[in-house]
Amino acid sequence: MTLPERPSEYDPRAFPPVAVTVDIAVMTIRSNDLQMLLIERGEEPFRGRWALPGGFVRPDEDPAGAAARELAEETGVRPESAHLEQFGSYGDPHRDPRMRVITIAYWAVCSELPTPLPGGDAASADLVPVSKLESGGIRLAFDHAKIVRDAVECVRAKLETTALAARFCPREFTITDLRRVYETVWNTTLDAGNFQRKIRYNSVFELVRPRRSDQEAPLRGRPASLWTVRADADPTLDTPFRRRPGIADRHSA
Amino acid sequence: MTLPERPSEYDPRAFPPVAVTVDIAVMTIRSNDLQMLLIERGEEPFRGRWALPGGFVRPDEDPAGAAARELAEETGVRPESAHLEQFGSYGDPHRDPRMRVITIAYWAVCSELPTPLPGGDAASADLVPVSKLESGGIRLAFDHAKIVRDAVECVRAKLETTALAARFCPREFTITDLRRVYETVWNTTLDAGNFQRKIRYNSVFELVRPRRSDQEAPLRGRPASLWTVRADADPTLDTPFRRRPGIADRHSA
DNA sequence: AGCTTAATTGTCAAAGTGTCAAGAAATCTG
DNA sequence: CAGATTTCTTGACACTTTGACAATTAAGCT
Repeated sequence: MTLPERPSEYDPRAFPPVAVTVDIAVMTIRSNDLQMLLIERGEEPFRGRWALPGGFVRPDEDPAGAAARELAEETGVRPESAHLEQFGSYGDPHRDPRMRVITIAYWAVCSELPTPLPGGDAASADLVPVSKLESGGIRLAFDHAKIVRDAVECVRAKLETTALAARFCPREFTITDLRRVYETVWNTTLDAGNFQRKIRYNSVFELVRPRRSDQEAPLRGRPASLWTVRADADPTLDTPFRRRPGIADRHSA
Repeated sequence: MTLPERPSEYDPRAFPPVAVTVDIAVMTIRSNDLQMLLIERGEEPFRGRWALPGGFVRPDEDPAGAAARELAEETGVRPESAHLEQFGSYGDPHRDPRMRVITIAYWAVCSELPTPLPGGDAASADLVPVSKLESGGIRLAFDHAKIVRDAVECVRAKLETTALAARFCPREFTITDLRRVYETVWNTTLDAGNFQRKIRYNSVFELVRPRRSDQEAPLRGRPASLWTVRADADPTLDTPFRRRPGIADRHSA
């Protein structure tokens, strides 16, 4: 049940105030690197530290709605162009020194991040490589280091079983684009031929044009075909990809 | 960030009161069926309906701590004998007609459920087959139908990649015990020989005694060996089990 | 035209899985 | 007690999936 039945129980209105917020770990791939959007705090506590974008869940608002709103407000990402998903709540009584704050955490993936707007209530906003966050090179505010770790793991895991990787790419993409997403997010290397085979036989993906004609970059080599995801949401792959430990590591080489 | 920096933002203390609760979907296998512990509400709203056990997160308490406490208080399950895991938050503004309540949802799996104690603030507590919940045969309070659906899916999914199934069994179990867990939770049938092979070659499991000597039930047939899980937590299986759609269905036959 | 590059296709062995049958070790029945 | 029955366990074999890697294709470049 949700509220106490008997008068002997706690009266919720007598509780010390609790604030409920959402925090969003927005990820994209930039310069061949998995990056996360962070905001530099302009006020105490943790002034000058980096933190996840987020904000209050308003009284008439659903947490998912709050996350979509904050995503738009603080990052300029249109909610329909990103994949947004809740992955957990963080409620340590002292995670915010000012008062009790329960935060509901979301991760988001998008392909085009409008260069961060330093507006809002943040001193500045920027994309930070996840590798730098994982190596502990950047100290985050509150318990955001843990939230970030959990968010990254969620995304990595979801690549195994769904077509989420396509959310890092434009609507139409080449199989190599998709492979680079896996290689970047998992920090590994995958055999191009095997990857090709797996995508081609996966009913989730669909060939759009047998040969790319739009020349966005100075192309070399045989031009690639363009593919797209059949359905809209991130559908389950016919056969999952498996992360295997210690295949290759581009950063440790 | 978590609290507003600028005075123009909301003042959290001015917010309408919000209550934060935990709800727990405790599952076990009983009479060859996946069952969930529910409580019959004794008060309005939703008097007489079934609901998940749960309660308030206290001011000095971590949500995970609150879940463990409620699990012990309301179900008599010692937290260390169960697997307890958060899987989401539910915060629709009107999910509770009395006031704004955000609930953090946990699922739990245990092997021995001390026959439900109708104490606490519930009219009565009982184990209900999940199949009955899924067929819509029982109307639940609040948005608990959705929470239950999500919890069951979490457990089903986690069986694929981890040794969670062992949490439905006593510390030492036979491979057939384990197979029955999969068959019950997934509502399917699995080939006994195949299953045997997979467990035997999985480094997560360990043979305890080549032949069972404790006779708890009137045994027939060749006695089975006893196995256990090597580590404590629910470790990742070497090779995952895969749920395949429509292999067999014991309930539709 | 020949070299370089990158996408795509093909080959082959190893690993994993599904089906099904046979063997082993108990209890049960007459 | 012998044989039937039951259940756990092992084995055989075909088929599928995967990993490694070679070969082919289709461009651009000089």
